[in-house]
Amino acid sequence: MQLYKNQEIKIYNSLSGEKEVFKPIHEGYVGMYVCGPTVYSNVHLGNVRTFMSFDMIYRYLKHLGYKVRYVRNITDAGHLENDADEGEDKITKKARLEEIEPMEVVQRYTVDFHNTLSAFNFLPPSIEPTATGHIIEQIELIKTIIDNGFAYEVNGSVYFDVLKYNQTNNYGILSKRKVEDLIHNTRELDGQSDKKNPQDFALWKKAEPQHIMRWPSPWSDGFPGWHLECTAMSTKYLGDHFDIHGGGMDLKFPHHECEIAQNQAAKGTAPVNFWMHANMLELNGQRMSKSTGNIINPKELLSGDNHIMSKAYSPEVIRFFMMQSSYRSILDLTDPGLSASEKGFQRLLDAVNLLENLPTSNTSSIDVSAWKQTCYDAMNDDFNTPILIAHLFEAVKFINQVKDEKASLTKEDLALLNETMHVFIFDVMGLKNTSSINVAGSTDKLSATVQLLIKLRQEARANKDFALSDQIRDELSALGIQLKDGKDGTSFSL
RNA sequence: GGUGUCGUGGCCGAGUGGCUAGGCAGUGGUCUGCAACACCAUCUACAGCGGUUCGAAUCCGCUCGACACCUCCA
Repeated sequence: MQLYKNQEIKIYNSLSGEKEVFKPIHEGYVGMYVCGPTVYSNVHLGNVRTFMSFDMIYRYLKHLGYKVRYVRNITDAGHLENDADEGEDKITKKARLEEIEPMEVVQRYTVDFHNTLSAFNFLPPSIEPTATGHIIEQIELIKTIIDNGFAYEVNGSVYFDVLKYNQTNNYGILSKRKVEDLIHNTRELDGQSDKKNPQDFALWKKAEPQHIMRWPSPWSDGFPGWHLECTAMSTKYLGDHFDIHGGGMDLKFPHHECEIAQNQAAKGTAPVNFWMHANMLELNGQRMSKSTGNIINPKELLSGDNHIMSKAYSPEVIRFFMMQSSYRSILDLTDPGLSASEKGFQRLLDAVNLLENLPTSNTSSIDVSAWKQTCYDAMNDDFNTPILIAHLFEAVKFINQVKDEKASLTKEDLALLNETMHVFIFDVMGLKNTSSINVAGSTDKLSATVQLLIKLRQEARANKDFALSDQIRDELSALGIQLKDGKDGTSFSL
């Protein structure tokens, strides 16, 4: 197989439980589907982490030169309150509570979702399909599954026959569950269910009279089951069999298990080569939960308007914090953790900002090409961003040594170092340089004003008028401008 | 109860048989009018018990603990 930028990637496949060499189905092209949000409330911070992991993966694959079609759906119908297939659709319920149209709920929270992701510098996916835009495809899919004998209709609703399916297929192939165990451990339903067996899941639900979101179908006026939309939309845009399917760990069962079953039942093929699952985000060591109040939403975290963190954190710092752990690990969001990342990220950026004006010489005291490859090796090993960051800090140390003339770089190696740092920090991890405006010699008015004050303070210091020099320093500090006295004069940063 | 993941230094967080991960904090130093910032150096841990091995944080067993899903939450 052709390697892009000569890099061979290994990806942890939830299906096999092992890291496997990634080989796309079609040379040079990658199809990736990630389960998007159900837009019935403001986007959850944990959801941001999941999508950020796949944003980083998307960015890296693109950087390597793959043509990636990245599909991330919007669930705007069909997500019931629970997986026993009882109760209301989440969006319908919210619409009823707020006394607005379901589509107003969808619109409001879709906008919120996009605004939040955009604040975190996400790349938009290639296609962002909605469930309501693919009702016809879902109905056709149900017809096929019925024709193939794996679904049955009762009272206008259609259910997937898990036991029947399991006779010739493996329901549990992804989640490693056994159907027999599921039978023994499924809680008793109220007895009102139309299902043959409790582990069967809905493909189509007949709408109750008060249910506003409804579409005609051969079985009833109703709405599609939640699991179905992802199968319909992923196969429509990526084919019956595609490369990568991602989502949060909590979707592994039943959602993704059901997707596999639906695809297998309808198309006779497994839908996906690589299943990837991003792990959960905790807050202060505990699961985020609305009921216990241990929760913080992205807006509150960014604004500092909350009772959990000591201050506001920028999107870049939060992103850097998340990149410092592996997407497969549980990550604990804490104030000291974010604070540590804020300082570390600043140190990284300070070194990057030194790169422009670093002195060069005839020889290099490190092998920049070899170092660059260690960065790729980290990413190639299941997108190990914490290791990548460790290598970037090796470069930070080296950059500082070059600045202090304790190490040297050729002009070519400096260019390579500069390019590599930018590729991984900004292109791959999607961070932004928030402190590039602090460069002395910039010509804007603020800079000129501060330079004037620095000059006045310098004169005061020369006259040993430390009261005045400290006053200038303290008052600028109160305005958020920090002066830095160094060997070669004073610089400042915001 | 079932299934699965995991327990790493003051904190966060990589690492799957031998080779200093990294960041933050702390400590020492350089710099400074004093500081701050910055930089340099330093701090060597793998839940407990037993086993396999020349060698285990890494493999196996047991115990304890945490978390996730099965039941609303990505």
